[in-house]
Amino acid sequence: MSEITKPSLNFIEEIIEEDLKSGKHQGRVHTRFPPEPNGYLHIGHAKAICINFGLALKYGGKTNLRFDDTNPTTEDTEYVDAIKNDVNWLGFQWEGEALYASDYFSQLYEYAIDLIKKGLAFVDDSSPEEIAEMKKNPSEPGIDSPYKSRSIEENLQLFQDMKAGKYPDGSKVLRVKVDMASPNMHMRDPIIYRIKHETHHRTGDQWCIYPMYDFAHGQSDSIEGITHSLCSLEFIHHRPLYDWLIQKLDIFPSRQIEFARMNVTYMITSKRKLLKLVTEGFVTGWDDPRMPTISGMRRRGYPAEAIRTFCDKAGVAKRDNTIEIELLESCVRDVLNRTADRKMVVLDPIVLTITNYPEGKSEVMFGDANPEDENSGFTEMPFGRQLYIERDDFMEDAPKKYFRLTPGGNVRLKNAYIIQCDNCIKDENGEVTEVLATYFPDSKSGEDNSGIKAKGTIHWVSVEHGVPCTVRNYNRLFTVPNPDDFEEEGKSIFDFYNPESLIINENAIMEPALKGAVAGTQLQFLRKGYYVVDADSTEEKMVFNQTVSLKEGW
RNA sequence: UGACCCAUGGUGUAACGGUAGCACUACAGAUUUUGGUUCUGUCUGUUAAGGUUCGAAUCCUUAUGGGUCAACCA
Repeated sequence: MSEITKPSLNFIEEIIEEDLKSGKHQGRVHTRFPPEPNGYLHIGHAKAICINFGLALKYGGKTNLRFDDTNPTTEDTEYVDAIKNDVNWLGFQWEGEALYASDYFSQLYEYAIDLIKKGLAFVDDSSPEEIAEMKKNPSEPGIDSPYKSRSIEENLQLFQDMKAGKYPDGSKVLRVKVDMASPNMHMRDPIIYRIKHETHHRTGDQWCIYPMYDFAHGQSDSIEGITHSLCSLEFIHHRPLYDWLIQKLDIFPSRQIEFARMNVTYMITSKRKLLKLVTEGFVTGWDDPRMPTISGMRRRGYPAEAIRTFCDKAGVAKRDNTIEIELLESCVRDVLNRTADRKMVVLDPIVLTITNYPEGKSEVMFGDANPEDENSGFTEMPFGRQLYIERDDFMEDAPKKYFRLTPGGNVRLKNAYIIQCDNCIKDENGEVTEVLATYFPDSKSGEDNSGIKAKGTIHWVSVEHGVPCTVRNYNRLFTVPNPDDFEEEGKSIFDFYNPESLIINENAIMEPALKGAVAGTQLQFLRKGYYVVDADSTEEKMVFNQTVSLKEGW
């Protein structure tokens, strides 16, 4: 409306706005997300979900969730619930009940009969090999099947017999008569029905013939009144057939629009390869936090909101693209910075003793729960003479730019006192086992009159009160950004598996307030990164997964 | 070697014949009781060659490069 701030539209939005302007479909926008229930959803699906649901939301339309279940041999109900759950978790709700292409099997059968009656479809007895042979190749026109000239009556009878189960799998197919000379292979009398004596996850043994994708998808779109049917670029060659069938059937004209699917560095989306990562034990399961699956990202602690803004920022276009995972991580940090409470956890502990702090004394220190959120309140944590600090927050011989603990140097203990490092104790191997320091009593956080300024600030956990926990840290799953790029060199993605993709701190120490935190709780471990409470946590020992590290400087 | 799709900094995406912008990344600086956040700045771009035009990233042609299509998969 406002010409002043004209937001730039992607090409799909442009098409929709043109349709809206011309009054097409009475200004209705209806999209659909059509997963095949034969695997878990991944980042690529997330993109498709965000586009389809996002567009409907933007233009006051609706989005259907429709399971594309036309192949009983690969599909299973097992995936249906997981897919629904993932869509909901991402923050979207489909229109009405979930739909299934299999809901339309009877209608589709009628459509096929209609085509036969119009002389546009025929039953072919040729073998798969013979059919492939007759189709020839893209640069050479195909030749007609010898069965193409059967009469309408014969085709009708044969097709009914196919449905009745009179023929074995693979013995006959129903094809449409389009154009065997077309340079588009999908137009060379494509198969629209095949025989499969197989139990379907929803229709059971009711059918032994099943429609092909090309005779199910577009027709389902049409039946549902889908106005804009969005799919990935690889389906572009199917569009002429999509339109041809709708026209010949004279049904609601849904429009297919193709966009480039999104690739992300260090992530793969091949169903086969993902499965292999799981079965070969490279990861612990489909929801391993290193997996690019929606369930994996959820367990990793990525907020749904961050995934949505990521898909939005990645944009929509028709050129091949690979988004850097850093953009995703940036979106994740952006959300978590505002929402995650800060906690102190020492991942690799070493003892710090404050020699001038009274033995047996203990105080409670206060700090902002989240300095970026004024409504977050504050947290409190017990302080004492002995604290755990990170091993790498002490350095005996430190470079100039190192401003943490080093003999003679000062550092602020976050939310507590400034201390001066005096010395350290080493074992027989020269390993530092304890750091000794003195504190400045008048430097307490919030009431600092010391006038001392500390170079850096470090986090800590009281030895007396700290609780052991497990912290799982994650690095990139692969050692190269695009492991798929090396297939021509004979290398597989597994050659680039990063053995350090999971690093576990079994002896981390957390502040006591973390006890009993609920799985899924997102936190910032001060100076370390964002972490989420994992469902593996027990009464005895909490388990945290690293979501993403903090950006690291120096 | 048939047809189709695509080509803007390192990555992604705008500019719809009229100043090549934004985000992420990288780097530098300021602020900071998180080496986080925030703020400021810097680097890097229209695949090429012709043509149309007062003017081209944008329109036309050709070339080059990348991708897709020949499953009874979706």
